[in-house]
Amino acid sequence: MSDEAPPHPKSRGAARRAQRRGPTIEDVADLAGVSRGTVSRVLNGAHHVSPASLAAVHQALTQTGYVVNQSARSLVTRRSGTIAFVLSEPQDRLFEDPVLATLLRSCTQLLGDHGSSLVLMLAGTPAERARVLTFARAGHTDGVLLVSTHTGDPLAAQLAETGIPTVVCGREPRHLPFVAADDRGGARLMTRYLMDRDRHRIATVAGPADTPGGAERLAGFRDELGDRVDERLIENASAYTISAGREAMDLLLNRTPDLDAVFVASDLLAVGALQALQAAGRTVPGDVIIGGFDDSAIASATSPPLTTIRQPLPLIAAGLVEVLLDRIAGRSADSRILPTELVVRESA
Amino acid sequence: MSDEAPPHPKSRGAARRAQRRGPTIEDVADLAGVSRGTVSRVLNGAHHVSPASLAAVHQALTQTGYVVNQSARSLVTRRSGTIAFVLSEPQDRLFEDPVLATLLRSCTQLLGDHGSSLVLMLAGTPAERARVLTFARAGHTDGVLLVSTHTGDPLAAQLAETGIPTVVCGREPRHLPFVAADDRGGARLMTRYLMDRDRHRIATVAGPADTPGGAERLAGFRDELGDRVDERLIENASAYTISAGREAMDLLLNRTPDLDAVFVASDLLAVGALQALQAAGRTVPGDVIIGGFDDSAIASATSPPLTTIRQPLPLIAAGLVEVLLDRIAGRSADSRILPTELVVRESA
DNA sequence: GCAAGCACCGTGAGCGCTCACAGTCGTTAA
DNA sequence: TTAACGACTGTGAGCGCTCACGGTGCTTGC
Repeated sequence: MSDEAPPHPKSRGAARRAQRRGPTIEDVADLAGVSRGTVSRVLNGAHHVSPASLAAVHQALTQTGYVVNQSARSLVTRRSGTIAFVLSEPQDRLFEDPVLATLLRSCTQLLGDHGSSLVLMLAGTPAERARVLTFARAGHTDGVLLVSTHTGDPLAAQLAETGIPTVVCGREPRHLPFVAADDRGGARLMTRYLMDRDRHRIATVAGPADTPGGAERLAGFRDELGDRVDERLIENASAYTISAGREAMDLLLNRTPDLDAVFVASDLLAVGALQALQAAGRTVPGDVIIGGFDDSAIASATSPPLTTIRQPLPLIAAGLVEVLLDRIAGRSADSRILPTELVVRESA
Repeated sequence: MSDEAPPHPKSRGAARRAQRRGPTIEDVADLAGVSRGTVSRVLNGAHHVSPASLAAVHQALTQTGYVVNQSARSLVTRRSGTIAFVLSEPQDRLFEDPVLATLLRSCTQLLGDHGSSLVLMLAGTPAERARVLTFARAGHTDGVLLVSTHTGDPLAAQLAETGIPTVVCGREPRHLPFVAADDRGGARLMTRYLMDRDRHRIATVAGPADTPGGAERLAGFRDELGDRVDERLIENASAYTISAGREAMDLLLNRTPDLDAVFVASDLLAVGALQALQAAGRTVPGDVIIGGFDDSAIASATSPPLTTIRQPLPLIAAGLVEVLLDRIAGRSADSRILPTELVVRESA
């Protein structure tokens, strides 16, 4: 036993094979009695394969439990089968925002159904942004879904420069195709609804001014009110959080105690506004009616439940991946602005 | 011009090169005046490289803007540089649960700092679960982070079987290492606190019974109450949602109107419970004191703000990736149970 | 009867990298 | 002086796949 021979040089391949490695395309080919090429053809849904070979290959495929080595495939096809979902947020917004979570979920699902996988990347810090760019340039990803809520995000321009297919969620008309909800139209819808309830001192808690949601929804509010808009009835929140909503509402209440309606640019913000209102002794929807935006899960959970504008999140997600996949496939695809919808509950 | 020669066979490589492709290791080597091997060595932080070569390679590296082709590297090293974050949830829980979102965020960040990327996978449907398994077996991923809230999740066992390094978030003592908060201890902490406020009819809204959070936190509640526990004061919520919390609280209120305190197994649930309480005309914390669990963002946003148990989410995330990376590196690493902390606000 | 066309199939090359091995050269010990 | 050693470097092979090409055998049209 002690004079055991050292492993024969030829046996190295076998040894490596033994150490936990799946069957290769060649194994499948051998078993099916065809060649590598034929197996590859059926793997890629190709034609020019006889029914007999096809059956044999399928049989061998299941028998061996073969699964393609994506690295090897990517090496030659230069496609990775992954999409980067990039969250361009200085603050940890994912933390609080259910809209983002829903979007992420839908995109993961859609992409999965298409056979690609989603890699999540943060792009808050400069280091992270650099990582995203490197990742993209390295060809690790076939395309990127940039979720950016800040207008003029430099990452969009840089991504555009790399030439890798990218689509932005949120308005980004300058460099890249985008998919967004019709924020402005939605805001008009809500404002009009508030006006139609016979309210005349209609305030708004707008989002941060440097976000499309902030700017566009405020613009819609102004559109609808026309020259009846009173600047003192407008307040920008500092962020899309409950506490920011509360603060903004308090400010409004102090400045213009006679307000009888308020359009709040997001549901999360509206939750805060609602609390501020109730803390100040106002009844909702008696004294003040309030409308939110997003129709996120929390909107139906407040008391009273929030009347709000529904963002077509499933459509946005679908649009995002559709446009991206089209771009990747070399087809042209235009930006999309998706319609919103008024959801009436009890707060207005 | 018409007798233009057809492309010379030798020029094919050059033509392909022209079509948008990054510099290879060979290009770098040429520029640095060294060989492939030497460049590879510096790329992999290897020793046995002379200072001169090292400098030359670094220079060439930046000059060419070289970035490794991960596919080629993976093909030989059999490591992919990606970790799968698997969400084993039948329902779209990501949608509502801020805890999950925070966890995802932290893990992405931590993994990114380590140089790996996170691919997000859903495992709600059978098809999705199959995809996860295939993905893992294909070696597309170096390890998996399984976030599973249901005890006895079959996916855990299947993943364990594949042999790929996996760590579970939440208790999964049977097959795999796990990292979890000390749910039971936290529940005891809160229950004790409620008792110390001189309340004697202490109820609980527990989570769904088949989740660790549901079982463990209820166990902690029982532990602390000892033989004073009244089964009529216990109600399991049907899910971790606001509305489920409201429903459970309504049930409790009908059954035992004399309750004067309630421990609710999650903040989201507590929001619902709070609404139910207030809708029933009870004041908080006057008539009834209420304690939550998680310390998610919403806990400080309710009115009154929730007294709750803080889950050490940053520690959990760190533990998760640490244990996983250890396992991947072949080091053994044990399961961890992390301590929780009482956060007193105004609801109790 | 033969050329042309077609469907199918196998094979070589090569994607960009790492790894093991086999050098080369200068330095030190015998 | 020479052998041995160490630091450093280049090279071949090969990871598992796809793609283009060329070959086979069969059918069809003239």
